[in-house]
Parts: sequence; C-alpha cells; structure tokens
Amino acid sequence: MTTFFREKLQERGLKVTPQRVAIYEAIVKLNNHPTAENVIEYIKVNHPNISVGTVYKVLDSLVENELLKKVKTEKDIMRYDAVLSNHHHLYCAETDRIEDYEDEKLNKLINEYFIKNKIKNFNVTDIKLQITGKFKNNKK
Amino acid sequence: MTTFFREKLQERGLKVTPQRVAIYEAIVKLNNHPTAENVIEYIKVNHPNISVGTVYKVLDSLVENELLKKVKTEKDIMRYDAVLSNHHHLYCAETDRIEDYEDEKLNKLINEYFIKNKIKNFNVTDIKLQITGKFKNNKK
DNA sequence: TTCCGCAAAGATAATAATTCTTATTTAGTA
DNA sequence: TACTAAATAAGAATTATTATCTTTGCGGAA
Repeated sequence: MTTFFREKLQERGLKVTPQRVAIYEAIVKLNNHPTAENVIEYIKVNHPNISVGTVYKVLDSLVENELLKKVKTEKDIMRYDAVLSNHHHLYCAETDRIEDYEDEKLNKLINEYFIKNKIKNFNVTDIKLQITGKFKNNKK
Repeated sequence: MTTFFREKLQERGLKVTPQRVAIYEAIVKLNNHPTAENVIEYIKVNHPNISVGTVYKVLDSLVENELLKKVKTEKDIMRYDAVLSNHHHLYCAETDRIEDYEDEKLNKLINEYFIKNKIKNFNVTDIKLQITGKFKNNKK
C-alpha cells in the first residue's frame, strides 16, 4: 500500500523512515484533509515518541517533493491532502469540512477556455476551484 | 473616495473612526493584497499610535461586515483584499504576488456548468478560482 | 455644560501554530 | 559491521493572532 510512497521517496533521494511512512499513512487514513495537529494526535497512538517538529518538517518536505498537497481554507491553519490528481475542493465554512471534488468534464471545459482566452502576462501552471457552500446531509 | 466605506459602516451600525478609515485606505492603496503586518507598517507613518490589536480587530470586523475579504495563499499568513466583486486570483508561488482576475465570461461559463451539473449533497454559495503560475513581466 | 453609557482603541499578556537549534540516532551504503 | 550524511527528538524561540483589561472619546439626556 505504501509501495508507491516508498518508491517516490527513493526516487527523490529521501530516506524511507518509519516517521515518514507513519505521517503519510496518517494523512491517507484521516481522509478529511487533516491539520498537522490531527496527524500528530493520530500518530502518537502508535508512535508515542514522534516529535512535533519532525511532523512539521516531514509534512513540508513531502509537499515540496510532491507527495502531499497543502490545502488552504478561510482559517489560518494549514491542512494536507494525499490525493495528488488534479481535483477541486468543496468547502463548508460552517463545519470546516473539506471534500474532494473530481470532475473531468469541468477540467476540460476550463482548460479549453484558457486555451482560447489566454491571460496576458501570466503563465498558468495550475487551476483549482474552491467551491464554498454547505453539505446537505450533515453526517459528520 | 471613502464615501462608500463610511456609508457602509454606518449602514452596519459601526462607527466611522479614523483608525477604520486608515486601515481601509491602507488595504486599498497597498494593492497587492497586504498582510496585517503590511497594513500596520503602512499606517504607522501617519498614525504612529495605532495599536496592533486594533488593526487585527478592525480587519476582522471589516471582513465580517463584508467590506474586505480574506485571502489565503500557500503561506500561512492571512492577506486582505478590498475588491469585493466576484473575482479570482492569479497567484505566483515564487514571488508570493497575488493579482485580481476578473472575467465575467468565465464566471458565466462556470455558473452555467453548475446549473446543468449539480453537485449532489452540496449547495454552492461561491466559486473561486485559484490560478497558480508565473507572471511574465517581473516588474514588482 | 456636565454626566452617563457604550463602542472603540490602546497596551500588553496569552495562546497557538510553526520554525529553529543542537545533540543524538538511524537508514542506506561501502 | 562500520561509516556518514540525513533524519529525528527535545524543547526553546519566533511569529501571527487573539484575548483581556483599562482608558478614551463621542452622542444623547439631564
């Protein structure tokens, strides 16, 4: 399951350490775009000795090495996402819940739009939609 | 110039104070989506006695009263925007520069798309594009 | 004008998230 | 197995932000 992760680390010249694997697994399992704190809490159960600084450093380096993505919200706490495919986010400001939203048809529509309508003075590398609203079924 | 601002404050039952006016003007003039710190620095010149807490408090209440918007980037510092119309952001991760991007045609396209393709279990209230890339002419 | 009430501002302490520093440990390798 | 650079642990330090408490200043009633 973490084979992909291990390979990608090595590919990047990063050592495969238990802490890195644990942090990555935590993000995958805590699948509501956890904060650093959520990760620490989750990991402490099986890795009681992991250091807070390590979690932050590992998260940073995983983002830098494109194994995780940062997710921004209205709030000032950073959150993380292990889903790397080009996707958007549904965000509920009230409950702070974030859900991934994948929509190939929409991506195509937007890409085509920007091919026809270039933004002057700007080279686009990535387009993300932040869709704010409210989930209908408020099951946690 | 700040007539709109003064009226909106009164409309909301908020007092028109020199600090509020100064902070609002600072955001408008520092038009690269300044941080609270940028605002403080800028204001200190003409209002040397303004308190840091006041700036944060005023920024918060202006956001709450829809006179400013919060903008979040990859960095964890909050930034502010006085442009209230429905617009998107061009963001350069390298230089941290943010520019407003208004595009009515694009808004229409996206709105129409979501009318035809409802997201199940989610009521959309707002859609924002975060367009990441690089500015071509690197004039500051 | 003076006094009262209250919203706002000032000063500064407190908190929360994150970063930094240094010593120690570990993974990958020869 | 031993070596070395990279990674981790521990905790201090920093940074952005929020909270608390006091003081100020303005509008309206006496």
